[in-house]
Amino acid sequence: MTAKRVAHATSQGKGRPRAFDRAQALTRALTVFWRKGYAPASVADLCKAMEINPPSLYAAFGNKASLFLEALRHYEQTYWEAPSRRFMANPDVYAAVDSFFREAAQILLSPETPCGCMVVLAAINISEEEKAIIETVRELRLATKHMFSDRLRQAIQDGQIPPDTDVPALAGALNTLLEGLSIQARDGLFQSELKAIAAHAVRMLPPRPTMPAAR
Amino acid sequence: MTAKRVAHATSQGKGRPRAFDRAQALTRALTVFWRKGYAPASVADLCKAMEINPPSLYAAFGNKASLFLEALRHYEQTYWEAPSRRFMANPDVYAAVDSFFREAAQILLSPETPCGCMVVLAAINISEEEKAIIETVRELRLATKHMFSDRLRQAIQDGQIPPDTDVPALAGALNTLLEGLSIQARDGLFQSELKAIAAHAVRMLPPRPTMPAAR
DNA sequence: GTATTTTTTTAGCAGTCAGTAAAAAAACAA
DNA sequence: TTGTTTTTTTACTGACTGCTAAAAAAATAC
Repeated sequence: MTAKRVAHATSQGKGRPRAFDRAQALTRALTVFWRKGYAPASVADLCKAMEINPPSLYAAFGNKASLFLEALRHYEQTYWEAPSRRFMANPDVYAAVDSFFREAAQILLSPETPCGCMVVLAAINISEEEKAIIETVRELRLATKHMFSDRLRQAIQDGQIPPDTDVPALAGALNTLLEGLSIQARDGLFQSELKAIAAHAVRMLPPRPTMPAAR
Repeated sequence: MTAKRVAHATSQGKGRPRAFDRAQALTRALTVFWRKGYAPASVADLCKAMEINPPSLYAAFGNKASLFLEALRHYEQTYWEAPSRRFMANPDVYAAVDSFFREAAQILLSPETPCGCMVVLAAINISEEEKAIIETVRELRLATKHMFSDRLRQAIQDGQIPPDTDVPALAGALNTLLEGLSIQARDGLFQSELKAIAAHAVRMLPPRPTMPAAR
């Protein structure tokens, strides 16, 4: 019944067992990439935070770029999946936008990593050779815009906003404001300031039809 | 009447004359920094574009950081001074915002450098040691927000928007949208798409009071 | 002309980068 | 025990980074 090392899920077969928790190491790498961005996060920085040596990093994650991409996937799932689902599920488009931007402001200034969105910021000013990373973050940003578009089309179907609404432009504007929030977060705005800005997202929607005054 | 080299303004005194046009070299450095960002623009890249060798660069501009700061000042003056003045001078705040964002979209996708705003993007993900650069771009971004605030307060005085308008938040929102546009520009949006988004800036202002129907 | 000053080119510095070769160590299989 | 497999640690690689020493070149001053 020798316990040995139970560190993680599958106690593998032969060979020396991995001495570190891969998931924990990935989370720590995520934090470094999130705070510093892709390029300034050196392999030495990452190794220090992950408490492993370079060969272990390369054996477990391939290279710096693929470690980043895996951290990025983890980031998306951990922080944005639930808010996105709530956004799409909220039956009132005004409330949906308002809640989503409120939640976003909270994520962008989350106490442990108050440094904006990793998708928006981490791969800016990266070497042009890192095409995989550039394209991946670009597509994730595009996906958010498409999410806005989908929800706005639903709102048209629900009769909440006019059918002649310019959906691509409005979705683009919401996406632009959301991405701009990351720069505000990095510039050191307070949570309260960020939320006051985020509250303006809903104002870009067509005005809610006012009840014709009953008389 | 030997002409020799008239390259630039002041034909200096003693010593071997500079063989390159300092202003032109600065402009070329600006282009490199604008397109690639501060960190990925290597001194070798800059020298190649400026058509000089490193010692000439260091003699004329100090070092990479001060070259960037000088290029940044030149960028501000060249591209943003006039639009900002027009923005402040436009007597109608709605027209002012609309025009400014339209002009901004044009600058961010200007044919020679269609890569967003240098103030917003060039110094993101920079080494934390470059405090002078980080602080300078931060303050330039802040200055734009203050410009929005000033113009909005004027609009209140002019009775164009309600006196209870949350000026800091609205100025922050405009600033956030403006900065977000840079990321859109870098993501490859067309001029038309960028302008359609920019047109939503004015929608964040309090709604223009509708003429009470004369009856 | 010669001396002085400044910029030029050439070559290379020390430091950091991402990534790896080699060997020791720790598990299992027989 | 002995062999096999995989991960560990240690030390290091070549390439690139910002930057500069040294000497040649081109101007003026006398």
